[in-house]
Amino acid sequence: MPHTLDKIDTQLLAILQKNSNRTTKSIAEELGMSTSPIFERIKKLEKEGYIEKYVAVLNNKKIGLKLTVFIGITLQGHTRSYLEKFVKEINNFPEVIECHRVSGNFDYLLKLVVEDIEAYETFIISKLTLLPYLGNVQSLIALSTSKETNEIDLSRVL
Amino acid sequence: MPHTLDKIDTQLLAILQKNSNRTTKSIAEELGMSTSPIFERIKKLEKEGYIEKYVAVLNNKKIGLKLTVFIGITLQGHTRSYLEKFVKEINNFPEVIECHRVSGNFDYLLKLVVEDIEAYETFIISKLTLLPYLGNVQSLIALSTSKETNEIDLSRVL
DNA sequence: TTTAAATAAAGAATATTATCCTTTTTATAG
DNA sequence: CTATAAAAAGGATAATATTCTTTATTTAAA
Repeated sequence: MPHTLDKIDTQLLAILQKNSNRTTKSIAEELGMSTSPIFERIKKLEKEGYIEKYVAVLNNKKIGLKLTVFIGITLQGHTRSYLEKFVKEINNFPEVIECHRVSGNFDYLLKLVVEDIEAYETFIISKLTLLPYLGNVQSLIALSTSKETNEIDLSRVL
Repeated sequence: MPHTLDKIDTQLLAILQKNSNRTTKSIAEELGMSTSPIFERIKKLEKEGYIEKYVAVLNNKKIGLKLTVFIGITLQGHTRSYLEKFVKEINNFPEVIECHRVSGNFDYLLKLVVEDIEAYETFIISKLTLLPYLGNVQSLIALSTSKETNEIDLSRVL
């Protein structure tokens, strides 16, 4: 049964979203509790699926991936089997970190992280445009990014 | 001085990107080393900024945020001071998790995570369209998402 | 080659933490 | 009020992170 989140749970999620390496002790102190209930609540949040995983966030630029690009795509044919194949291919490209089927002026929106403009062009020419039934393709190249986070503001949810 | 990453460093980043809660012991075993060099390498990767932070990834749907939307925006006026104000306002909206200045058919591309269509409309009507000098606004609503990750494929970098 | 210096790994010791268990408190329903 | 269930506290223990010292490996100079 889906257990509802109380204020402490929400605070825990907010804290762990920012920094998942905090010790239960330090969190317990911040919330004015002892470590055991904090520990147990976190385990429950994990088990019930509110927390999916814990990951290290890397600095893409430092790793040599300096360019983010969004690509809107329309397809010419829309058979189900083709769509599935298309998505499968797209998802296998390591440059693609997001692939959304969308409504609006495109069928798909991709988010890519690549080394530079050259790598972007290589992707377009030697990967994307090789896919059949490709219609309109429109790229938006990120010139600068003022916000980019996974962190969800929980104050509006609970 | 910028230290280059060797194969072990790359493997460490790949591992921690997937799961940052692995113990150094378990990683050491996987890589056939003892714990101390693993520990020290991770600390170095943190200190040198390859690893920015460790975070918990939440299940947005479970939290009640079921809709992802991308919004392309063009502005009518482009004075520097206005752009700055615009970006500042946009970034303060909790719905907005990404804001990119882009080249192409739009000036800005936003990524939003909201409860549902209603919350999306509320955002448009009572937040976005209140900003002055707004030109064209085009939304792409995610119908389904086949890939959405932060995980970078490191095999192509080093 | 040989040797010295620097770098990385191994191994062991210690301090912290996570984790578990029991007791106490708090909240709730009858 | 009392009985029951749920949550928190507190303490004990096992596991882990972290530090330090020693050993091995690599690198560069002689």
